Amino acid sequence: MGRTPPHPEVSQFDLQQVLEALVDPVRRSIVAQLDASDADIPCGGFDIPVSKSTATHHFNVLREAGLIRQHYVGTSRMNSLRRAEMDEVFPGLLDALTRQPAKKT
Amino acid sequence: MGRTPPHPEVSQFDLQQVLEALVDPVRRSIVAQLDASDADIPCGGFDIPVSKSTATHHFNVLREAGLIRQHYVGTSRMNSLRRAEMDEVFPGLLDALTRQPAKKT
DNA sequence: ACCAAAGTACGACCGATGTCAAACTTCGAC
DNA sequence: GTCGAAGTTTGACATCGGTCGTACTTTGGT
Repeated sequence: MGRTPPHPEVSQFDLQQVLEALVDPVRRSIVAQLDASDADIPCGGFDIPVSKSTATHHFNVLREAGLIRQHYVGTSRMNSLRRAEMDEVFPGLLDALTRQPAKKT
Repeated sequence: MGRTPPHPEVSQFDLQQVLEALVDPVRRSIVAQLDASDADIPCGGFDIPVSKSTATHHFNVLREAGLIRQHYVGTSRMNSLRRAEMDEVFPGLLDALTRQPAKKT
């Protein structure tokens, strides 16, 4: 299982797919945590309220949409945000979403 | 039925709800058509590939998310984009989405 | 008064998606 | 080589959301 999974190229990025990935709160949380971190984060290192198998599913969706890049380090799968590439194709999008709106009363 | 339906206030805008509204291609198309128009557009005046009852549903979702404003003129329901208000709460979001990405081959 | 146009409301249907548990696979450490 | 940690895979399940048709309501025109 040490194979690197397939990542889409920038030229394949699709707005519909990216939005479908980002509409899920758990996945937006993952993106936000990556955006706030300066280092890569293993799948198990996120604060998300779902089981491991569900987490795997979310990471797959994010990777297939081009939002994250994954590579193995030992038995851990490390994740990083493809910020620059996303910004290149959909300028302003991640900015608008990670700029967490303070949920008022 | 000439009553004006309820519209959320700017302070009630919710990112999750806005994203759920914008993730549907038909609704994004409605938003794009409104954004490209300088006048209000009646429900029947949009180029969308769905039945009237489905269209009503989409307009409701958009209105409840705060994306559009609706008011009656005779028997027609006119729609306008709440651009400025959206930009105020989620700066850059509509820009990122209406800047339609040219879908290459 | 009557009729057509513009939407709405109500059900029904169905495909997609998020969720989990359980079994399995890999890799590193000892 | 054995074991545990980290993820994946598979299958099942439930819910949700988009879709439509039909019946209904309201409004404006004749």
